[in-house]
Amino acid sequence: MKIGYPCINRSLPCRGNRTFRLASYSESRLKEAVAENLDCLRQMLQYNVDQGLFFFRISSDLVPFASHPVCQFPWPDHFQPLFAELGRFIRRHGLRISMHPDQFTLLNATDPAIVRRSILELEYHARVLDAMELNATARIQIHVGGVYGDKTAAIARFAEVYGRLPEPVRRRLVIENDERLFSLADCLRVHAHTGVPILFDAFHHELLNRSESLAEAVAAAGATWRCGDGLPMLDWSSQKPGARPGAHAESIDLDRFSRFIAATSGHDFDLMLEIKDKEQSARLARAALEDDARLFRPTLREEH
DNA sequence: AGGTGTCAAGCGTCC
DNA sequence: GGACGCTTGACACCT
Repeated sequence: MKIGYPCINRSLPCRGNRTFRLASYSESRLKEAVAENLDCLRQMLQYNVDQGLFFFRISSDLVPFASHPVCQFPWPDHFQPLFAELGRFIRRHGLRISMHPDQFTLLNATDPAIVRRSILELEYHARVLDAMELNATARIQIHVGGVYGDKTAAIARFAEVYGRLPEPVRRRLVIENDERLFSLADCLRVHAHTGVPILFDAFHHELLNRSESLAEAVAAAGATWRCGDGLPMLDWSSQKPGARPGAHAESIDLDRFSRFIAATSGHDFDLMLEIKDKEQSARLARAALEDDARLFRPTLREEH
C-alpha cells in the first residue's frame, strides 16, 4: 500500500499550481507558469520520497488552459526534457501517480459541445502522463457525470462516449463513485458496460451507498482493476466535525483511519488521503500504518 | 502594500 | 429563475 495526498504541499515554499486569468493569457505567461509548476512538482516528489509517501495526485493546473482554444503553444515539446526527467524520477522511486480533472469534465453531458471539451481536457491529462513516459498504472480519475433525469440513459451515454475515447485517454481513465449521484453500485453498472476500473471513494460511499459493507465495497471496486492497471486506487477522507455532511476534515482522525484499515485488511490498494492539511495527515497515516505493522507483526520491531 | 471581487468550464439543490 | 456548493486558493484590479 502506498499512501499519498493530492496536488498541493503546504510544507514547501513553492507552488505547483500557479495559474493566471484567461484574460491575461500570453505565451510567455504560460511558459513561466508551467516552468514554475514543473519545478515545484519536482520538489514535491522529492519531499514525498523523503517522507515515504509514494502516491501523489498531480494538479490539473500544471499547464493552465492546456485544453482551451487560447492555448496553441506546443508545451509538450517545449518542456519534454523536464517531463522526461520527472518521469525518470517517478519510475526510479516507484511512485504511483494520478490526476483528477475537475467537475467540468462530463463525458455523459447531453450537450455535445460539453462532451467535446471534456474529451480535450482528458487528452491534456493523458498528454502530461505520456510526456512523463509513465505506464498505464498512472491513472486519470473522473466522476460519471450528471443524471439529467434518467440514470440509465446517462450511463448509456457515458458508455457510448467511453467507447470512442482516444486510446491514450481510455487506457488511463477510471471512474470514482460520488456522494450524490453515482454510487458504487451505479459505477459497477458503468463498469459492466465499459470495463472501466472503479476508484473507490470510501468517504463518498459513506454518504451514498446500498448498505454494502466497507470490505464488500473495496472488494467489488478492486475486482474491476486488471493486470497492468496497477493496484486499485482508493480515496479516503473523514467528515469535518460539525460541518455539512461531505465536508472534508481539516486533519486526519487517526481512530477512524485505524478502523478503516482494520475493516479493509486483506485488501491491498494505494490510498489517497483527501484531507485539508494534505501532506501532514498523510505522514501521520503512514506512521500509524507502521505502528499497526509492528503491532501485528512483532518480529518487525526487532529490525528497527 | 493591502483589501477584495472575481475567476474557463456544469451539475444538482435549495430558495 | 437565480444563488450556491463542489474544492479553496489566489489572480488582478482597486484604493
